[in-house]
Amino acid sequence: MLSKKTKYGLKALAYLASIQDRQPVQIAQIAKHENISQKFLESILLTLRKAGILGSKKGKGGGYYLLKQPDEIQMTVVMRALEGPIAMIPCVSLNFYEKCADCEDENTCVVNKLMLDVRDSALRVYRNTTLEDLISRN
Amino acid sequence: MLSKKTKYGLKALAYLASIQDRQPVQIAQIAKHENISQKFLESILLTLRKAGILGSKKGKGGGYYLLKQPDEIQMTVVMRALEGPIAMIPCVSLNFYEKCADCEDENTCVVNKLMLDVRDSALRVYRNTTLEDLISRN
DNA sequence: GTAAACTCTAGTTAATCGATAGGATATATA
DNA sequence: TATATATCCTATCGATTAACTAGAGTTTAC
Repeated sequence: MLSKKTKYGLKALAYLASIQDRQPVQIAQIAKHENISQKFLESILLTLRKAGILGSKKGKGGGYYLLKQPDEIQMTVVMRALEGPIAMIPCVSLNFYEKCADCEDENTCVVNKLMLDVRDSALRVYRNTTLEDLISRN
Repeated sequence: MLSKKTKYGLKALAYLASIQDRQPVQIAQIAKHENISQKFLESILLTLRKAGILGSKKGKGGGYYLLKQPDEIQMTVVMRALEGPIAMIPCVSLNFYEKCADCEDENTCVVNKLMLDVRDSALRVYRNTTLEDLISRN
């Protein structure tokens, strides 16, 4: 299941991308427009900032803004920041690899095989999709 | 994340498929061979039986066995039985569709768009993979 | 210096996962 | 028909995680 964190994060990013100028947008405004709990969104935007996707400005007139153009923001980066590993199991994860405790040989593991294919297929989608794609295509 | 239920279920199915004759195999034997808690495996095999993937026989000489040939068992069926929906979000699920409570229009929802692509890519993999594929290719 | 905004830590509640327990039921076979 | 064997089924439990929520701290524009 996709977490609400990721869902809300994607919506927030899309909203920021849809705004013409790159002026900071306040959390409250995003939360209101996307119908998201403000406090929850706060922590999500913080995650995106720490991942280098968003910039922020404190104080009056402050808020969050995209650090790159929407067409330069890949879904791989966004999904890893919000949802974590793209792979469904750590033993086939590129960025979060971990050996299975109960698996002797990955090369003969049927779960490994299948999940590797699934990961590759998801990765292909995320690599070929930018934030710009999300807001432009109808 | 892939649940252990699915992981163990896949391993158990692969083990059953690797056995030449279609004689019933006892839970205890599968559990031992695949290093899985027997009681937990019990509930998993029950799920697979209720999904029409496995047959069972009670009493002495009983156990579980595949109802079809391994090359006739699609991963779509197995994954839906064990893991549930293939889609990461109900609004793009074929078999478990649900409207998002917080989403006015699916056609303009950026999350919907992205998750639809991801679902399609996963579905392509599962549809093209049978139990036979899992145990045969190295 | 004050109000406006983000920053950060910590807590709460509910649901789910992984596993376990134990009795009920069905069946092969002696 | 008695008995051992094996699945069937329901209930429970501890640990973890998701989805918020609270509140004090920090920075900045004016």
